[in-house]
Amino acid sequence: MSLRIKRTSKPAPLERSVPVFAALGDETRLKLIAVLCVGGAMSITQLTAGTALTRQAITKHLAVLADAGLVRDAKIGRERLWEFEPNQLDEARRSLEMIASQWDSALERLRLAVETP
Amino acid sequence: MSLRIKRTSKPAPLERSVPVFAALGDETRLKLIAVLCVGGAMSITQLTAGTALTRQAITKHLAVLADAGLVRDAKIGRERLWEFEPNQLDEARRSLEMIASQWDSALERLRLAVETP
DNA sequence: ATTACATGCAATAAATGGGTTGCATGTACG
DNA sequence: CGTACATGCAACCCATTTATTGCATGTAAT
Repeated sequence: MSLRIKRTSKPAPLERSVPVFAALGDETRLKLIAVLCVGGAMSITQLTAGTALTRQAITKHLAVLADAGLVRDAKIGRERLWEFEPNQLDEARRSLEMIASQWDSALERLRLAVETP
Repeated sequence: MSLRIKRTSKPAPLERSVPVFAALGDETRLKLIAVLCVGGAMSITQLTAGTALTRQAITKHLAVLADAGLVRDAKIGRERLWEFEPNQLDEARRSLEMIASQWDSALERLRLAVETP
């Protein structure tokens, strides 16, 4: 039996990354992601401490990030810990690389068309 | 004289990518970027043709993309041609890679801390 | 049990975003 | 010149987002 690479995996449509980009397109949320990335799991009050916003504002931002699949939460005792979830961010990264590579090949086609009359 | 890699280049603060992500966080705009990427420079009416929206709606979306530095425009005769501008998108890509790598190293530190008592 | 802390829920209020319509302007072409 | 086409500008509408305040609930700790 030969080694099988999964051939059925689709290129993941660009649209799927829209909510991820929208979630990252806010300074507060991007900072939250960065903080969670280096600091591991943190509670809401901990995350609020670093900002000029209210706890509830941060809670809503975390909800947006969670809807985009960028963070996960788990209740521990009386507090709720949030942690970064890398899957969706990786997919967004692939989306950007997809666009960039299409651009590069378009440039290449143009260059060839110009150089060879 | 030794070969000098530019040491003074700053890591490009994460914030700078916020407007870029915000611009990409909309289905219409992400499609516009994709279209401009493969199709080269296009006029507003051309870009509008592929959508269910008004010309003015597309104009506004293009303005958002331009503010984020993702597209450039040039007036040619009576029409205005828009083309993709890869610089900001590349920077956004680097931002995501920065975050991902920080996450990876954080995981690595955690793994080491657990395995070595 | 009581006090302190962490969070959830709901009702706002203000601002932003996405979209439309109507009209004006500028350029090309017969 | 006059008509057709590409675009610009401004006012407006509606839905969503962002952030706040006030109060309720649940869990810890003394």
